[in-house]
Amino acid sequence: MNFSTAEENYIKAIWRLQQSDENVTTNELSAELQTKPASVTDMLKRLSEKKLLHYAPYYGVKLTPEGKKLALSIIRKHRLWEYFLVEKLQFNWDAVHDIAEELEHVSSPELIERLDAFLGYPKADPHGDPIPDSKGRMTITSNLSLQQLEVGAAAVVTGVGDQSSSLLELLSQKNIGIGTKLELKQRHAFDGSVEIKLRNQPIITLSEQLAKTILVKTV
Amino acid sequence: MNFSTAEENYIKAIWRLQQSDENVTTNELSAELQTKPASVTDMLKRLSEKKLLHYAPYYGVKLTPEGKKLALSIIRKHRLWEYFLVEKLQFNWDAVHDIAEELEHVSSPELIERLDAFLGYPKADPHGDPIPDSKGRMTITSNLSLQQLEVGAAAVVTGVGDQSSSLLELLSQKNIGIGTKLELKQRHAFDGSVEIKLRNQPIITLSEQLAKTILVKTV
DNA sequence: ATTTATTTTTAGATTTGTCTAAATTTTAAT
DNA sequence: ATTAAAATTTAGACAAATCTAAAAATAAAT
Repeated sequence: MNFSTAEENYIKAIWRLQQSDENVTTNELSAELQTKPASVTDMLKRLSEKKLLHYAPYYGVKLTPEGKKLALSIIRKHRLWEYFLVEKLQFNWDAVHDIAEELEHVSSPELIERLDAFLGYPKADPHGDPIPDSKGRMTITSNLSLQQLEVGAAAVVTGVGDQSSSLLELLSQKNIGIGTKLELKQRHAFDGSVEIKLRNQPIITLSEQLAKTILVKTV
Repeated sequence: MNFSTAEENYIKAIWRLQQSDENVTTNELSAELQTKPASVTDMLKRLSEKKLLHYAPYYGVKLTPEGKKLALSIIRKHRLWEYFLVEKLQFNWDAVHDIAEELEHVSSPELIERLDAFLGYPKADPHGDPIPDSKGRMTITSNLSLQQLEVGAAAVVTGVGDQSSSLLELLSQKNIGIGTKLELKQRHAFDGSVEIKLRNQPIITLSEQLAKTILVKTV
């Protein structure tokens, strides 16, 4: 079965909303997709006809197994393309989303399998989000602070605990930003400070206080 | 300005037909695009409104400079993606056309510039067709058909006259592809068939019809 | 130079995906 | 338990891209 770009975008949005909220409503989708609620209702009826979701008028929708499978295949494509754009074409991590939004709708399954192999079967995209395998299996990684990360683990920076300018200044001076890949080399018992290694850079030290505010995902 | 996939496909088809035939007609386009003539007329009027071509009812169309520029940018994308698919993802050269037809409509100019650099600024796609540069410039390599080649000459296959799957299948069975070196041993006056020698292979015979569609460059 | 055939265009319909405005249903509040 | 507010659906319209059937223009044939 082949689906349109619009249909795929609805399925993807429903999947995303479903993560935090079992039943996805028309208004939530309307906000997520920047589309009027009336248009959402129309599309939900069509997707329900196509067996991609269960639609109960006035109550909301839930993806069927087929819907979930489709969602994961689109997410797989999106994240593999993001990885390609950053790792091979040297794009900045925050510039790739819109391009991947287009590439994810290219339909050839063989293309994606070969791309995956070419990239060396990466497990996470440049934002640290896990890439589903060809069967739709995906390891759910949750955010943890650098302080909680275990020694030896590799991770990607996904955010920071506060937005103070003094923190942001410090991070930028140390070349740490969203999408930065790092490896935790050592943790000192005495003061909780950590030694981390960034790509192409010498090992640097971060205080426990700083390690607490940096959020990461293992990769 | 941004154009739909359908619009881009019309522009590409007109460009292709314009190469051999100054004025492109509704019926030619109808055949090329597998679309009914009435639909073609509608689209031509729209593309004319958008200044991509000059449309004279009942007489046919011609691309404007903007139309040509758009055509060349799509062809550039198509051929770069084909090169990527063959050189990086190890696709067979005859399997990449349909995938490139989808990829060529992804809109980011930055993506294409980076892809070009990543690939090392290739000058020709896997079919031997030249890749326009970012300004739309393209070196026209003068090809001749195997039929025109003189007996005794050595040559390299640079492309084929059409992209039909029956032709591509036949060529792959005979181990003939882009870059294949051959020597023309003999031409039979009776039916125009030719005997050619490929490296490490016995002499094989090709029909005149096949010899006509195989494009080569002497070496 | 008419007539016939071919090509092209017009007219009207269809599907997809969207919209606005109005009606309906559910939820919240008194 | 009614009423007011919010969410959702229905109804009708529109643009893009296609189609079929009929009309008009051009080209070919006698």
